[in-house]
Amino acid sequence: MQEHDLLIHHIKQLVSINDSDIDLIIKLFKSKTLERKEILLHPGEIASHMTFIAKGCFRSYYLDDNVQEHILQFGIENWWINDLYSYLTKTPAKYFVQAVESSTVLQIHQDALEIVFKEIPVMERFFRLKMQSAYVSLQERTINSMSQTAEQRYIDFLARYREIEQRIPQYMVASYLGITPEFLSAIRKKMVL
Amino acid sequence: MQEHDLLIHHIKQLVSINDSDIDLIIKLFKSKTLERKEILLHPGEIASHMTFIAKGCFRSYYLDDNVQEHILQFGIENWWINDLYSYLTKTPAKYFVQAVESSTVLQIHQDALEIVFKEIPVMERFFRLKMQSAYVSLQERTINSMSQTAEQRYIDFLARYREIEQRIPQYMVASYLGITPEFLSAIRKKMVL
DNA sequence: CTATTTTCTTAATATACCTTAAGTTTTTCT
DNA sequence: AGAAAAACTTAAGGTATATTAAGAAAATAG
Repeated sequence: MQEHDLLIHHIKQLVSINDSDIDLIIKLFKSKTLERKEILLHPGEIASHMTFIAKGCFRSYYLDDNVQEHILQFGIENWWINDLYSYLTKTPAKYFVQAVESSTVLQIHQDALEIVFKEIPVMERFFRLKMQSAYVSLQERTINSMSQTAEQRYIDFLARYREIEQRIPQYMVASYLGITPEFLSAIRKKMVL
Repeated sequence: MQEHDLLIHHIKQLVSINDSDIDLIIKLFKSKTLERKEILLHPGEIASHMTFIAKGCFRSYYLDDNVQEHILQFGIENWWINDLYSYLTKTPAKYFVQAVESSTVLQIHQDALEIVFKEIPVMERFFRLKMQSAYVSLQERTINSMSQTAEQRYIDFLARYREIEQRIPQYMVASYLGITPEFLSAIRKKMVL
Protein backbone atom coordinates (compact mmCIF):
# COMPACT_ATOMS: atom_id res chain seq x y z
CA MET A 1 0.00 0.00 0.00
CA GLN A 2 1.45 3.29 -1.05
CA GLU A 3 -0.33 5.12 1.76
CA HIS A 4 1.60 3.17 4.34
CA ASP A 5 4.88 3.94 2.57
CA LEU A 6 4.21 7.60 3.18
CA LEU A 7 3.65 6.98 6.88
CA ILE A 8 6.76 4.85 7.21
CA HIS A 9 8.85 7.44 5.44
CA HIS A 10 7.39 10.09 7.72
CA ILE A 11 8.26 8.14 10.85
CA LYS A 12 11.78 7.41 9.61
CA GLN A 13 12.48 11.11 9.40
CA LEU A 14 12.48 11.23 13.20
CA VAL A 15 13.36 7.76 14.49
CA SER A 16 14.91 4.52 13.26
CA ILE A 17 12.69 1.50 12.78
CA ASN A 18 13.43 -1.92 11.28
CA ASP A 19 11.48 -4.16 8.90
CA SER A 20 9.55 -5.99 11.57
CA ASP A 21 8.60 -2.67 13.18
CA ILE A 22 7.33 -1.57 9.79
CA ASP A 23 5.22 -4.70 9.44
CA LEU A 24 3.58 -4.06 12.77
CA ILE A 25 2.88 -0.43 11.95
CA ILE A 26 1.38 -1.33 8.60
CA LYS A 27 -0.80 -3.91 10.28
CA LEU A 28 -2.14 -1.57 12.96
CA PHE A 29 -2.72 1.61 10.99
CA LYS A 30 -6.02 1.27 9.11
CA SER A 31 -6.71 3.16 5.93
CA LYS A 32 -9.91 5.19 5.61
CA THR A 33 -11.20 7.25 2.71
CA LEU A 34 -13.34 10.36 3.06
CA GLU A 35 -15.20 12.46 0.57
CA ARG A 36 -14.95 16.20 0.37
CA LYS A 37 -16.80 17.75 3.34
CA GLU A 38 -17.13 14.47 5.13
CA ILE A 39 -16.60 14.73 8.87
CA LEU A 40 -14.06 12.50 10.56
CA LEU A 41 -14.73 13.61 14.11
CA HIS A 42 -17.78 15.28 15.60
CA PRO A 43 -17.93 17.25 18.83
CA GLY A 44 -19.17 14.96 21.58
CA GLU A 45 -17.38 11.89 20.23
CA ILE A 46 -14.20 10.74 21.89
CA ALA A 47 -11.19 10.95 19.61
CA SER A 48 -9.95 7.40 19.97
CA HIS A 49 -7.50 7.32 17.06
CA MET A 50 -4.37 9.06 15.96
CA THR A 51 -4.86 10.16 12.38
CA PHE A 52 -2.18 10.55 9.74
CA ILE A 53 -3.14 12.26 6.49
CA ALA A 54 -1.92 10.17 3.55
CA LYS A 55 -3.79 12.14 0.93
CA GLY A 56 -6.01 15.20 0.90
CA CYS A 57 -6.65 18.12 3.18
CA PHE A 58 -8.39 18.57 6.51
CA ARG A 59 -9.39 21.26 8.91
CA SER A 60 -10.36 21.22 12.56
CA TYR A 61 -12.79 23.86 13.72
CA TYR A 62 -15.34 24.64 16.34
CA LEU A 63 -18.58 26.53 16.42
CA ASP A 64 -18.94 29.34 18.94
CA ASP A 65 -22.15 30.42 20.64
CA ASN A 66 -23.09 32.49 17.59
CA VAL A 67 -22.66 29.39 15.41
CA GLN A 68 -19.62 31.03 13.93
CA GLU A 69 -16.86 28.71 12.65
CA HIS A 70 -13.32 29.10 13.96
CA ILE A 71 -10.62 27.07 12.31
CA LEU A 72 -7.90 25.83 14.61
CA GLN A 73 -5.74 23.86 12.29
CA PHE A 74 -5.31 22.66 8.75
CA GLY A 75 -3.57 19.50 7.69
CA ILE A 76 -2.38 18.02 4.42
CA GLU A 77 -0.32 15.00 3.39
CA ASN A 78 2.16 13.92 6.09
CA TRP A 79 0.46 15.86 8.86
CA TRP A 80 -1.45 14.52 11.82
CA ILE A 81 -4.88 15.85 12.62
CA ASN A 82 -6.98 15.34 15.72
CA ASP A 83 -8.69 16.85 18.69
CA LEU A 84 -5.63 16.13 20.75
CA TYR A 85 -7.21 17.03 24.03
CA SER A 86 -10.05 14.62 23.51
CA TYR A 87 -7.62 11.91 22.53
CA LEU A 88 -5.31 12.45 25.47
CA THR A 89 -7.97 12.80 28.14
CA LYS A 90 -10.62 10.51 26.63
CA THR A 91 -13.22 13.23 27.02
CA PRO A 92 -15.73 14.32 24.38
CA ALA A 93 -14.27 16.27 21.49
CA LYS A 94 -15.00 19.96 21.16
CA TYR A 95 -14.02 20.27 17.54
CA PHE A 96 -15.01 19.06 14.14
CA VAL A 97 -12.39 17.40 12.00
CA GLN A 98 -13.51 17.63 8.40
CA ALA A 99 -12.08 16.66 5.02
CA VAL A 100 -11.72 19.73 2.84
CA GLU A 101 -10.88 17.58 -0.20
CA SER A 102 -11.54 13.92 -0.76
CA SER A 103 -8.88 12.34 1.38
CA THR A 104 -7.26 9.21 2.73
CA VAL A 105 -6.09 8.83 6.30
CA LEU A 106 -4.28 6.15 8.25
CA GLN A 107 -5.66 5.69 11.72
CA ILE A 108 -4.48 3.79 14.72
CA HIS A 109 -6.65 3.18 17.75
CA GLN A 110 -5.35 4.24 21.12
CA ASP A 111 -5.21 0.59 22.30
CA ALA A 112 -3.26 -0.44 19.24
CA LEU A 113 -0.88 2.44 19.76
CA GLU A 114 -0.14 1.12 23.24
CA ILE A 115 0.95 -2.11 21.57
CA VAL A 116 3.18 -0.13 19.24
CA PHE A 117 4.77 1.61 22.21
CA LYS A 118 5.43 -1.71 23.89
CA GLU A 119 6.91 -3.34 20.77
CA ILE A 120 8.69 -0.30 19.35
CA PRO A 121 9.70 1.89 22.27
CA VAL A 122 11.23 4.50 20.00
CA MET A 123 7.71 5.33 18.82
CA GLU A 124 7.09 6.90 22.22
CA ARG A 125 9.81 9.32 21.35
CA PHE A 126 8.27 9.91 17.95
CA PHE A 127 4.93 10.91 19.42
CA ARG A 128 6.46 12.95 22.19
CA LEU A 129 8.31 14.97 19.56
CA LYS A 130 5.09 15.41 17.61
CA MET A 131 3.33 16.56 20.77
CA GLN A 132 6.06 19.10 21.35
CA SER A 133 5.73 20.55 17.89
CA ALA A 134 1.98 20.74 18.34
CA TYR A 135 2.52 22.74 21.51
CA VAL A 136 5.04 24.99 19.87
CA SER A 137 3.00 25.82 16.79
CA LEU A 138 0.05 26.57 18.99
CA GLN A 139 2.17 28.87 21.12
CA GLU A 140 3.55 30.67 18.09
CA ARG A 141 0.07 31.08 16.76
CA THR A 142 -1.19 32.52 20.04
CA ILE A 143 1.62 35.02 20.28
CA ASN A 144 1.31 35.91 16.67
CA SER A 145 -2.37 36.64 16.93
CA MET A 146 -1.77 38.80 19.97
CA SER A 147 0.89 41.04 18.54
CA GLN A 148 0.29 41.26 14.81
CA THR A 149 -2.17 42.99 12.57
CA ALA A 150 -4.44 40.86 10.38
CA GLU A 151 -2.50 41.82 7.27
CA GLN A 152 0.78 40.72 8.81
CA ARG A 153 -0.82 37.49 10.01
CA TYR A 154 -2.01 36.86 6.47
CA ILE A 155 1.46 37.49 5.05
CA ASP A 156 2.90 35.08 7.60
CA PHE A 157 0.26 32.53 6.75
CA LEU A 158 1.14 32.73 3.07
CA ALA A 159 4.82 32.33 3.81
CA ARG A 160 4.26 29.40 6.08
CA TYR A 161 1.37 27.57 4.49
CA ARG A 162 1.33 28.63 0.85
CA GLU A 163 0.63 25.07 -0.25
CA ILE A 164 -2.41 24.86 1.98
CA GLU A 165 -3.57 28.29 0.97
CA GLN A 166 -3.77 27.13 -2.63
CA ARG A 167 -6.01 24.22 -1.76
CA ILE A 168 -8.63 25.81 0.48
CA PRO A 169 -11.30 28.45 -0.03
CA GLN A 170 -10.32 31.90 1.05
CA TYR A 171 -13.02 32.16 3.69
CA MET A 172 -11.28 29.35 5.56
CA VAL A 173 -8.06 31.32 5.60
CA ALA A 174 -10.05 34.20 7.06
CA SER A 175 -11.54 31.94 9.70
CA TYR A 176 -8.08 30.64 10.60
CA LEU A 177 -6.77 34.19 10.87
CA GLY A 178 -9.72 35.22 13.00
CA ILE A 179 -11.15 37.79 10.59
CA THR A 180 -14.17 38.00 8.29
CA PRO A 181 -13.94 36.93 4.63
CA GLU A 182 -14.86 40.47 3.62
CA PHE A 183 -11.96 41.93 5.50
CA LEU A 184 -9.53 39.39 4.08
CA SER A 185 -10.78 40.34 0.66
CA ALA A 186 -10.03 43.97 1.45
CA ILE A 187 -6.55 43.11 2.70
CA ARG A 188 -5.78 41.22 -0.49
CA LYS A 189 -6.99 44.06 -2.63
CA LYS A 190 -4.79 46.49 -0.76
CA MET A 191 -1.75 44.18 -0.98
CA VAL A 192 -1.58 43.92 -4.77
CA LEU A 193 -1.63 47.69 -5.22
CA MET B 1 11.54 22.28 54.44
CA GLN B 2 8.00 23.46 54.10
CA GLU B 3 8.52 24.37 50.45
CA HIS B 4 9.21 20.78 49.60
CA ASP B 5 6.10 19.64 51.45
CA LEU B 6 4.06 21.73 49.05
CA LEU B 7 5.72 20.08 46.07
CA ILE B 8 5.25 16.59 47.47
CA HIS B 9 1.62 17.27 48.19
CA HIS B 10 1.21 18.62 44.68
CA ILE B 11 2.74 15.53 43.12
CA LYS B 12 0.65 13.21 45.28
CA GLN B 13 -2.49 14.72 43.85
CA LEU B 14 -1.73 13.02 40.57
CA VAL B 15 0.47 9.98 41.28
CA SER B 16 1.47 7.77 44.20
CA ILE B 17 4.97 8.03 45.56
CA ASN B 18 6.58 6.42 48.61
CA ASP B 19 8.92 7.77 51.26
CA SER B 20 12.13 6.95 49.46
CA ASP B 21 10.76 8.61 46.30
CA ILE B 22 10.04 11.66 48.40
CA ASP B 23 13.59 11.72 49.73
CA LEU B 24 14.97 11.66 46.22
CA ILE B 25 12.67 14.42 45.05
CA ILE B 26 13.53 16.60 48.02
CA LYS B 27 17.22 16.03 47.34
CA LEU B 28 17.03 16.94 43.66
CA PHE B 29 14.70 19.94 43.70
CA LYS B 30 16.70 23.01 44.75
CA SER B 31 15.10 25.96 46.41
CA LYS B 32 15.70 29.44 45.03
CA THR B 33 14.43 32.79 46.28
CA LEU B 34 13.71 35.75 44.02
CA GLU B 35 12.89 39.33 44.77
CA ARG B 36 10.01 41.20 43.23
CA LYS B 37 10.80 41.95 39.54
CA GLU B 38 13.78 39.62 39.51
CA ILE B 39 14.09 37.64 36.30
CA LEU B 40 14.38 33.88 36.46
CA LEU B 41 14.84 33.26 32.75
CA HIS B 42 16.02 35.62 30.03
CA PRO B 43 15.43 35.25 26.31
CA GLY B 44 18.51 33.67 24.78
CA GLU B 45 19.22 31.42 27.76
CA ILE B 46 18.29 27.77 27.57
CA ALA B 47 15.62 26.80 30.08
CA SER B 48 17.41 23.91 31.73
CA HIS B 49 15.19 23.48 34.77
CA MET B 50 11.62 22.64 35.57
CA THR B 51 10.34 25.25 38.01
CA PHE B 52 7.69 24.76 40.66
CA ILE B 53 6.38 27.84 42.43
CA ALA B 54 6.38 27.26 46.18
CA LYS B 55 5.61 30.87 47.08
CA GLY B 56 4.90 34.03 45.17
CA CYS B 57 3.77 34.95 41.72
CA PHE B 58 5.37 34.86 38.27
CA ARG B 59 4.66 35.85 34.72
CA SER B 60 6.16 34.82 31.42
CA TYR B 61 6.15 37.38 28.65
CA TYR B 62 7.88 38.37 25.50
CA LEU B 63 8.73 41.66 23.82
CA ASP B 64 7.53 42.18 20.27
CA ASP B 65 9.30 44.23 17.61
CA ASN B 66 7.77 47.41 19.03
CA VAL B 67 9.18 46.54 22.46
CA GLN B 68 5.66 45.90 23.60
CA GLU B 69 5.18 43.32 26.39
CA HIS B 70 2.84 40.38 25.85
CA ILE B 71 2.11 38.16 28.80
CA LEU B 72 1.70 34.49 28.02
CA GLN B 73 1.16 33.02 31.41
CA PHE B 74 0.93 33.75 35.09
CA GLY B 75 1.78 31.35 37.86
CA ILE B 76 1.29 31.26 41.60
CA GLU B 77 1.83 28.70 44.37
CA ASN B 78 1.57 25.12 43.12
CA TRP B 79 1.96 26.02 39.47
CA TRP B 80 4.84 25.31 37.16
CA ILE B 81 6.36 28.08 35.10
CA ASN B 82 8.81 27.88 32.25
CA ASP B 83 9.56 28.50 28.64
CA LEU B 84 8.51 24.97 27.88
CA TYR B 85 9.65 25.05 24.30
CA SER B 86 13.13 26.06 25.26
CA TYR B 87 13.22 23.37 27.92
CA LEU B 88 11.96 20.63 25.64
CA THR B 89 14.07 21.46 22.62
CA LYS B 90 17.13 22.86 24.42
CA THR B 91 17.01 25.95 22.24
CA PRO B 92 17.32 29.55 23.43
CA ALA B 93 14.31 30.88 25.30
CA LYS B 94 12.09 33.47 23.66
CA TYR B 95 10.40 34.62 26.83
CA PHE B 96 11.15 36.29 30.09
CA VAL B 97 10.10 34.56 33.27
CA GLN B 98 9.86 37.16 35.99
CA ALA B 99 8.84 37.20 39.65
CA VAL B 100 5.91 39.56 40.14
CA GLU B 101 6.20 39.27 43.94
CA SER B 102 9.13 38.11 46.00
CA SER B 103 8.96 34.39 45.49
CA THR B 104 10.42 30.98 46.18
CA VAL B 105 10.73 28.28 43.56
CA LEU B 106 11.88 24.68 43.56
CA GLN B 107 13.91 23.81 40.52
CA ILE B 108 15.17 20.59 39.10
CA HIS B 109 17.73 20.42 36.34
CA GLN B 110 16.89 18.44 33.23
CA ASP B 111 19.65 15.92 33.98
CA ALA B 112 18.40 15.42 37.52
CA LEU B 113 14.89 14.96 36.22
CA GLU B 114 16.14 12.12 34.04
CA ILE B 115 17.34 10.45 37.22
CA VAL B 116 13.92 10.96 38.76
CA PHE B 117 12.29 9.34 35.74
CA LYS B 118 14.60 6.36 36.03
CA GLU B 119 14.07 5.93 39.77
CA ILE B 120 10.40 6.89 39.94
CA PRO B 121 8.84 5.93 36.62
CA VAL B 122 5.45 7.24 37.66
CA MET B 123 6.91 10.73 37.50
CA GLU B 124 6.99 10.40 33.74
CA ARG B 125 3.26 10.12 33.92
CA PHE B 126 3.09 13.11 36.21
CA PHE B 127 4.93 15.33 33.77
CA ARG B 128 3.08 14.00 30.77
CA LEU B 129 -0.18 14.97 32.46
CA LYS B 130 1.21 18.40 33.22
CA MET B 131 2.28 18.77 29.60
CA GLN B 132 -1.22 17.89 28.49
CA SER B 133 -2.81 20.50 30.68
CA ALA B 134 -0.36 23.06 29.39
CA TYR B 135 -1.43 22.23 25.86
CA VAL B 136 -5.08 22.38 26.74
CA SER B 137 -5.00 25.71 28.53
CA LEU B 138 -3.08 27.16 25.65
CA GLN B 139 -5.65 25.84 23.21
CA GLU B 140 -8.52 27.22 25.24
CA ARG B 141 -6.82 30.53 25.41
CA THR B 142 -6.25 30.65 21.67
CA ILE B 143 -9.85 29.84 20.91
CA ASN B 144 -11.08 32.22 23.50
CA SER B 145 -9.08 35.09 22.12
CA MET B 146 -10.36 34.35 18.63
CA SER B 147 -14.04 34.28 19.38
CA GLN B 148 -14.65 36.59 22.31
CA THR B 149 -14.73 40.30 22.84
CA ALA B 150 -12.21 41.85 25.25
CA GLU B 151 -14.91 42.41 27.85
CA GLN B 152 -15.96 38.77 27.76
CA ARG B 153 -12.33 37.67 27.95
CA TYR B 154 -11.90 39.85 31.02
CA ILE B 155 -14.97 38.36 32.67
CA ASP B 156 -13.65 34.88 31.94
CA PHE B 157 -10.28 35.85 33.32
CA LEU B 158 -11.85 37.04 36.55
CA ALA B 159 -13.85 33.85 36.89
CA ARG B 160 -10.87 31.67 36.25
CA TYR B 161 -8.02 33.52 37.86
CA ARG B 162 -9.56 35.80 40.45
CA GLU B 163 -6.81 34.97 42.91
CA ILE B 164 -4.15 35.98 40.46
CA GLU B 165 -6.04 39.07 39.45
CA GLN B 166 -5.88 40.29 43.03
CA ARG B 167 -2.13 39.97 43.15
CA ILE B 168 -1.00 41.61 39.93
CA PRO B 169 -1.21 45.14 38.55
CA GLN B 170 -4.07 45.74 36.20
CA TYR B 171 -1.86 46.56 33.24
CA MET B 172 -0.60 42.98 33.37
CA VAL B 173 -4.12 41.69 33.08
CA ALA B 174 -4.52 43.93 30.04
CA SER B 175 -1.32 42.57 28.54
CA TYR B 176 -2.50 39.01 29.12
CA LEU B 177 -5.83 39.79 27.50
CA GLY B 178 -4.11 41.44 24.56
CA ILE B 179 -5.53 44.93 25.09
CA THR B 180 -4.19 48.27 26.30
CA PRO B 181 -4.41 49.26 29.98
CA GLU B 182 -6.56 52.23 28.95
CA PHE B 183 -9.08 50.02 27.27
CA LEU B 184 -9.24 47.65 30.22
CA SER B 185 -9.84 50.65 32.42
CA ALA B 186 -12.75 51.63 30.18
CA ILE B 187 -14.17 48.12 30.26
CA ARG B 188 -14.08 48.09 34.06
CA LYS B 189 -15.76 51.43 34.27
CA LYS B 190 -18.53 50.23 31.99
CA MET B 191 -18.97 46.98 33.94
CA VAL B 192 -19.72 48.48 37.33
CA LEU B 193 -22.45 50.71 35.92
C1' DC C 1 -22.17 22.15 -20.66
C1' DT C 2 -25.62 24.19 -17.99
C1' DA C 3 -27.82 24.98 -13.57
C1' DT C 4 -26.92 25.38 -9.04
C1' DT C 5 -24.21 26.18 -5.30
C1' DT C 6 -20.32 28.07 -3.35
C1' DT C 7 -17.07 31.57 -2.97
C1' DC C 8 -15.40 36.22 -3.54
C1' DT C 9 -15.85 41.26 -3.93
C1' DT C 10 -17.57 45.91 -3.14
C1' DA C 11 -19.12 49.59 -0.46
C1' DA C 12 -21.46 51.96 3.20
C1' DT C 13 -22.02 52.18 7.93
C1' DA C 14 -20.91 50.67 12.61
C1' DT C 15 -18.03 49.13 16.49
C1' DA C 16 -14.09 47.56 19.12
C1' DC C 17 -10.04 48.86 20.30
C1' DC C 18 -5.74 51.98 20.04
C1' DT C 19 -2.96 56.29 20.67
C1' DT C 20 -1.71 60.21 22.96
C1' DA C 21 -1.51 63.14 26.68
C1' DA C 22 -2.48 64.67 30.99
C1' DG C 23 -3.89 64.35 35.58
C1' DT C 24 -4.91 61.34 39.78
C1' DT C 25 -4.37 57.67 42.84
C1' DT C 26 -1.83 54.00 44.87
C1' DT C 27 2.25 51.65 46.07
C1' DT C 28 7.01 51.36 47.21
C1' DC C 29 11.21 52.78 49.19
C1' DT C 30 13.87 55.16 52.56
C1' DA D 1 5.87 59.80 57.04
C1' DG D 2 7.33 61.79 52.88
C1' DA D 3 9.28 61.50 48.30
C1' DA D 4 9.49 58.97 44.33
C1' DA D 5 7.86 55.63 41.35
C1' DA D 6 4.34 52.88 39.54
C1' DA D 7 -0.26 52.21 38.30
C1' DC D 8 -4.75 53.83 36.98
C1' DT D 9 -8.18 56.93 34.81
C1' DT D 10 -10.16 60.15 31.55
C1' DA D 11 -11.10 61.93 27.20
C1' DA D 12 -10.49 63.13 22.34
C1' DG D 13 -9.53 61.58 18.03
C1' DG D 14 -7.92 57.74 15.10
C1' DT D 15 -7.53 52.96 12.99
C1' DA D 16 -8.56 48.13 12.37
C1' DT D 17 -11.95 45.23 11.74
C1' DA D 18 -17.11 43.83 11.70
C1' DT D 19 -21.74 43.97 9.66
C1' DT D 20 -24.97 44.10 6.15
C1' DA D 21 -26.50 43.62 1.66
C1' DA D 22 -26.03 42.95 -2.95
C1' DG D 23 -23.99 41.44 -7.05
C1' DA D 24 -20.17 39.00 -9.64
C1' DA D 25 -17.24 35.17 -10.33
C1' DA D 26 -15.89 30.54 -9.82
C1' DA D 27 -16.53 25.77 -8.80
C1' DT D 28 -19.25 21.66 -8.69
C1' DA D 29 -22.70 18.39 -9.87
C1' DG D 30 -25.91 16.41 -12.83
